Amino acid sequence: MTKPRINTMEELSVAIGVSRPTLSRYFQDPTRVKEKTVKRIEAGLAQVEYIPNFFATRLNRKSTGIIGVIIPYLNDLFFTKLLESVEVAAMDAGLTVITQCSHSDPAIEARAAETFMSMNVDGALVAPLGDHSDQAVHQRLKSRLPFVLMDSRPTTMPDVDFVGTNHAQSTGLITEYLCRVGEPPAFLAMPRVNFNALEREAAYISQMKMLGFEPEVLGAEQISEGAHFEEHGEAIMDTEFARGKFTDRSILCVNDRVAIGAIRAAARHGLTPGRAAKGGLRIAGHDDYPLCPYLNPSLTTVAQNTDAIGKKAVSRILEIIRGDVNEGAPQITLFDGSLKLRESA
Amino acid sequence: MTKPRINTMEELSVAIGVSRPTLSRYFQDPTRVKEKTVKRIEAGLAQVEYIPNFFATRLNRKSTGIIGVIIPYLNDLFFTKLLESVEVAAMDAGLTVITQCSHSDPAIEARAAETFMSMNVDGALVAPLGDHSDQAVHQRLKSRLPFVLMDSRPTTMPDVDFVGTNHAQSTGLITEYLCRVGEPPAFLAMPRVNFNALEREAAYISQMKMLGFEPEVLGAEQISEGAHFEEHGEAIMDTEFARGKFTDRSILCVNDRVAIGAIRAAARHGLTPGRAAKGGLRIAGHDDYPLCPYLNPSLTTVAQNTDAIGKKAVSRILEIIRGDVNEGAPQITLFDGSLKLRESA
DNA sequence: CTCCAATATTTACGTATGTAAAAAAGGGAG
DNA sequence: CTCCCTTTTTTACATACGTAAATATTGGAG
Repeated sequence: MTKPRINTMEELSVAIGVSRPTLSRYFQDPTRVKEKTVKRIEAGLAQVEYIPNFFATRLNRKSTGIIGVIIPYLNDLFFTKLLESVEVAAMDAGLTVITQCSHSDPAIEARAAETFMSMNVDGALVAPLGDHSDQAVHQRLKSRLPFVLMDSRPTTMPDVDFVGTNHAQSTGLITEYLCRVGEPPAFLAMPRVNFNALEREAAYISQMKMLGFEPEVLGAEQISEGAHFEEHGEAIMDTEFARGKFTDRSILCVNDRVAIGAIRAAARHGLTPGRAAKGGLRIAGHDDYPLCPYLNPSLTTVAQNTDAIGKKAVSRILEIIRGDVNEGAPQITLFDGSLKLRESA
Repeated sequence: MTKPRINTMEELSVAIGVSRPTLSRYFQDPTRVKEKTVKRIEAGLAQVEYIPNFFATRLNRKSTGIIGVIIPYLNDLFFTKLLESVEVAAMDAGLTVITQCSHSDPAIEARAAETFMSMNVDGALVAPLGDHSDQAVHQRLKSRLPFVLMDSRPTTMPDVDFVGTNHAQSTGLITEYLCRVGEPPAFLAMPRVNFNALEREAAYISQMKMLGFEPEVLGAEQISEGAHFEEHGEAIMDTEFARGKFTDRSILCVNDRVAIGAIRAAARHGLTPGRAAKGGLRIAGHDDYPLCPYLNPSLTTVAQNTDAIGKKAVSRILEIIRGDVNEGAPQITLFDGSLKLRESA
């Protein structure tokens, strides 16, 4: 039952009577070995248990075939969706993906970057920590290896390739929709600054002005330190609703998780946001968080094209690896958001 | 500004005038080098950019200091919570964590296991794919390295250490609660069998019988192939509610994501589940999915102690690595669930 | 049977570091 | 100043495989 275990390619070569260099070629690309020999090797492999050593194979190759991915949090379905798209695209390209999570900590992010550099990774794909990533670390990554930023674009890294969403378009789109169909919306922000959040806020303000309305931002003050998105949205709107404010208004939330909190606050005050509902309260979000269709009411939002972002990030990394780089201007790819009309607005 | 880059420890040793073996000892454990020498090395390192090669360092060590973790999906906050707990615990223990996701595919899970074996990982922590993991792969993992299963325990792997939730207790607890406070519940299942789901269903049935009630299971038939949890819960309950059935009943869902779908179906039929609500409909879940408090109504459920599970899984792996193993019986650790009373039941 | 081309083997060296043993250097006590 | 112990250096080999060049083998065509 249990096959004899073979630890090195050397042992394997004597066991099945094929030279080690030939085996080496076989494991890297079987087509580089004559078919008859391939058969013999495979027959031999079926008789024993042998796995080439990961470290030894990577140590002396020009290319490790690994790409490193960093995401900022795990407890957010937006990033897991993005990560899924990246992992699938990378797998299709025959790459090994090593994923690290920053856990909201710049020091952990920096360590992950070090790890990637120490592995001579073929490229790094990073969704940064927004405001407080360590810029020096990113600069070193860029100077050492193909490097593409995803999702959030720090203003301090203007010279790095980026793939993300066109927030001016996406936020403009939903702002315009809300204005067209009902009361001009207020914007529910998050205080801990993040570049996407800032871009969305700016896009909201500019769109409102263009349409001739007065922008109004709330939630910029921190209620409880380290609050999660939902908690923040609920706390801010609970306070407002308790004062009798905003109960008949439109509220555009900086993202869906904040909107989930806002909807919850509404429910606690007996309010049901919706374009068809009485009272005039409407709540909308941004991102198309996977649970949006299942909320009560279901959440109207703008979808980010995470799948396109993940695929493009991988294909761009591959381009850079192959040397197809335009020295000079970085490549910035922004995907449009698409409106998801549901019940809440 | 930009420091000279040094690629090998050899170069570094000539650059700062310390022998390579001393540097090697320093990088593995600075306390094994005299303090004065440490200072000299650190002063030297500050002048240059050098990162020890990850592969070379791991190639010839007895211990790689790496543990491999496999989770079945990314798009589920339960697993990301568990993963977070594992990663933090492992980091605290000074281990490097390599995480791979099976993406619901046994072949990908198998490849991840191969990768771990090829890396001579110190140990593997696996949350299996439930029903359709490749047993042979798990057996090889167990025979090769310290191996602990998390979350779901395949009946085919009775001899492997396991850390998870005591579903008899947790499901019994909420079943008893529902029976005590209102109508005895029906059980909303998922058709694609998973060991946890089966255990919960069995626990529900046994608790109902013990309390003298007739168990009733629904949702065991597949409505749409490959449906997600929420979709399934919504589809099943939508059908039932449309027939006028279960509208005044208690429903215990196999997990929170199914419950989210069930609540959504209720809302679409103008029903509001809740212990305080009229009509008698109540919906409860299992797991304490992070969004439970923010649903409308907020979801009554049983929390799994994911933090304890993650920590224990890591500490158990460390025990095995250190050789503190009881040959013979596997160590099975089950944590109790705790009731989370909210609005929905 | 011979020759040629394709393929495989042999040989030798490279990758960046771990590790062990022997030799040398350093520092403090007497 | 010498002896002894600690620390470092020197030396040498190990890890498991990639890679390149020279040599040997194989198989088919003529």
